[in-house]
Amino acid sequence: MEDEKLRPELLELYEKQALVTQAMAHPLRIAILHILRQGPCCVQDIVRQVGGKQSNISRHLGILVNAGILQYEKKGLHVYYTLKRQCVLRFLDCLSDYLKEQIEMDKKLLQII
Amino acid sequence: MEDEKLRPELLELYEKQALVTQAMAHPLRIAILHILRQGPCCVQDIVRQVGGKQSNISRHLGILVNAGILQYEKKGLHVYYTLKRQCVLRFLDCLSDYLKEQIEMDKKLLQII
DNA sequence: AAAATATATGAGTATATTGTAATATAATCA
DNA sequence: TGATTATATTACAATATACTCATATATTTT
Repeated sequence: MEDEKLRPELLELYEKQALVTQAMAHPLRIAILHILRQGPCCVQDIVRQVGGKQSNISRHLGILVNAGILQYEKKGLHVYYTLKRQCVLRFLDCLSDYLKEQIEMDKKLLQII
Repeated sequence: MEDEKLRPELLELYEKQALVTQAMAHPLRIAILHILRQGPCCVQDIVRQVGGKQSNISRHLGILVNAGILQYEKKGLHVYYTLKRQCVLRFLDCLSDYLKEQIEMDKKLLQII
C-alpha cells in the first residue's frame, strides 16, 4: 500500500509540458499560430487578420514568446513574429486530426441511434 | 485596408481546438494521461500513482472526460478510465520532442556564451 | 440492514486568466 | 522638432480555474 507518487523530476517535466500546452490553449493564440505558419508577420497584420484590439493581440503574442513558441525581431516601427520551431506545426496538425477523428466518431454514433 | 478578420467557422474550429488543448494543460492531467497510456486504471490507483486528494483527481478526470479525451466504465465499486483515442498519445510524444528540442537549443546557446 | 469502500459533487476560498481603456515607449516622417 | 505610427505595458474589472473539506451516492461485504 506504499505511496509510489510521482517522482519529482517527472512532475517537473509534466509542469513544463503543461506550460507549453497552456500557452497554446486559447482560440486567438491558435489562430495566431496558424497565421505564422505561413511565415513571419508583424503585429498589425495579425490584428487585421484575427480581429480584436491591438493590446490584446500583443498580450497573446507575449504569452507565446514567453512559452518559447515564438520569436520576434524588430524592424523599424514593426515587430515581426515567427514560429521558433517547426515542432509546433505538428501540434496543430495533431489537433486537426484529433477533431476530425472526433467528428467521425460522432457520425458513427449518430448512425447507431 | 479591408478587415479580413477570421471567418466565423474558422474561429469556431480554433475554439474547439483550444478546448482540447486547455483540457490537457495541467501537470496532473498530463501525468494522468501518461498513466492511462499503459492501459485502463481506476481512480484510487491513479490517486496512488499521482498523489494528492481523491476529490481533486476525480475533478481532473472529469475535465478530461468532458473534453472527450477519456472514457470511463463502472465495474462494481471501481470506475475505470481509459484513453478514448490513441491520437492523444501523439500529443504527448510531440510534447516530449518539443521539450527535448528546447533543451538542445538552450545547450547550443550556452556554448555560444 | 449496517458498515465499509470507491467515487463524485457542492460550497467556499485563493489564484490565474482574459479583455479593455489609457498610457508609455520608440521609430519614422514632415 | 513636432506629429504620426506601431507596439508594449499598466491598472482594473470580470471571469474562470484549482484545491480542499465535507458530504452525497452507489456498491459491496458482513
